[in-house]
Amino acid sequence: MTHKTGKTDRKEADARERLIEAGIDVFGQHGFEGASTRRLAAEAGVNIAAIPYYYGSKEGLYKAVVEEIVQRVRERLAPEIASANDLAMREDATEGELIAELQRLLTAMALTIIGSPEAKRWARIVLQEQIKPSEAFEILFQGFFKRMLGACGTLLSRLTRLSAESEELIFLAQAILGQVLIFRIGETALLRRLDREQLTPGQVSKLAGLIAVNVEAITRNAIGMAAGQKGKAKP
Amino acid sequence: MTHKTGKTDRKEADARERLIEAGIDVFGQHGFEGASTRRLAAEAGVNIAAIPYYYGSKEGLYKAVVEEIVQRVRERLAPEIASANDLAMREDATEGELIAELQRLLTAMALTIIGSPEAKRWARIVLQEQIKPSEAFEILFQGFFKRMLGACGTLLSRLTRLSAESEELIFLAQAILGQVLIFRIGETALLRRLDREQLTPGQVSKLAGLIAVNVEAITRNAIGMAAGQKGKAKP
DNA sequence: GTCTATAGTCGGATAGAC
DNA sequence: GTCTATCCGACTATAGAC
Repeated sequence: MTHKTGKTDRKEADARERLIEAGIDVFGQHGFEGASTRRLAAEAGVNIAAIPYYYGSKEGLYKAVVEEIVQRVRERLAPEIASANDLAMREDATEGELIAELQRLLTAMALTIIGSPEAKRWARIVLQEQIKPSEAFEILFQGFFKRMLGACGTLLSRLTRLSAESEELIFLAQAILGQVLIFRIGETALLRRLDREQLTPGQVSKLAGLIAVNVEAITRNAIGMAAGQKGKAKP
Repeated sequence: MTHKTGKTDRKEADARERLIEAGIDVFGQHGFEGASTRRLAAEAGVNIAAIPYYYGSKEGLYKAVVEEIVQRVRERLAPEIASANDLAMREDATEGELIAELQRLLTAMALTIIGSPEAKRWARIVLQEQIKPSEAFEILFQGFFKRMLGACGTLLSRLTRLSAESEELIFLAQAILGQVLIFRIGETALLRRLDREQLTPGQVSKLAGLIAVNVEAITRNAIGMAAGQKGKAKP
């Protein structure tokens, strides 16, 4: 193993950290195959040989980048997810409270995922894993999608009285989570439609508001359908 | 083992056509940079030199592939889009008719985009252009997103009496179109959640039904909000 | 029109200097 | 720990045979 002094520790951490930051951008913009170690090293301001040295290989760096993204998203959304799961467990939670919690959860996601410039960088890699899952997909699923779908799912399960494992509920949770994600994924098309370069903070909060409203509409409709067993939307 | 693809005999097919088919898959799975001319040629069953010969360069082939995808999607959805635009122009169209038309449009998209295995191949390239738009993005926007957002937009504009160019309406159209797209984009995560390899036809039609129901819920809610100027979902 | 051969460049990874 | 130098395979594109 390497012999570390305080100074070299700091330097090593610096080089590793810079490679991760560069990896988020370079892997995100060019894909795993399209990202060259030369470009990764140049962007990070380190030597090419630092990649195999610190991460074993280009693939090792990629996996470390994906793990870092998962950790950062989890940090941001952990409180909201915990709060949602807590409320869903409380027996005395009312419908209004559960819906409000669902809205808070999705609004938090919206502001984090749509509003943050960092999230834009992360999203490129997350999306690439949807297009063509690699070994790193499981890291994203366990650390990210499973938790977010789970939190939406438990709230929706309480509201609709459908099993959290039922196909209907899984589909519904995906539809609702999708309301948030689509604005991150489709930002390029949305901006092109708006003829703008980037979303203003005002537009982001408008979108978060629209998401909250739509989530409530979808959820109330689903509650009505589950209760009434009717195949139509509430009139 | 015979290499019969089920479509056409490879030997009868034109080299250009085979390169396009291979391009849809290879560019889709590896990205523009990750797709090598060697692999493209091997997949197409043609010589490497055929790429610069027929399409000038790897980039020329890529643009031709994107144009082909746009054309195929347009072929499939043109009748529904035309029908939606026609109804939106009719002065005597009722709210019920307009909503039903919106549902038909989105159900058609859902079945085309989610259900078709071909659409899965196309979607990879469309998504890559969202992640990192190239010169080909404009082809997709003009041929695909603009038309789909436009058709949803004209119907929604009639229903909510919001201007088709207003920010509110553009956001709403994106949210509604997103209900369809998210199930194509998030298929990998959805399948992982369901612990399945692929969606059954039954699941696809269930999803199409859910989308129709959600679209009606969102739309009726938006109509209510636009009419009442209230900031809350319909109780 | 389709092939082989090859030019010229760039890719990831390593060895060994310091 | 970080660097330079280098290996060698893979890359795109072209030239020219047939």
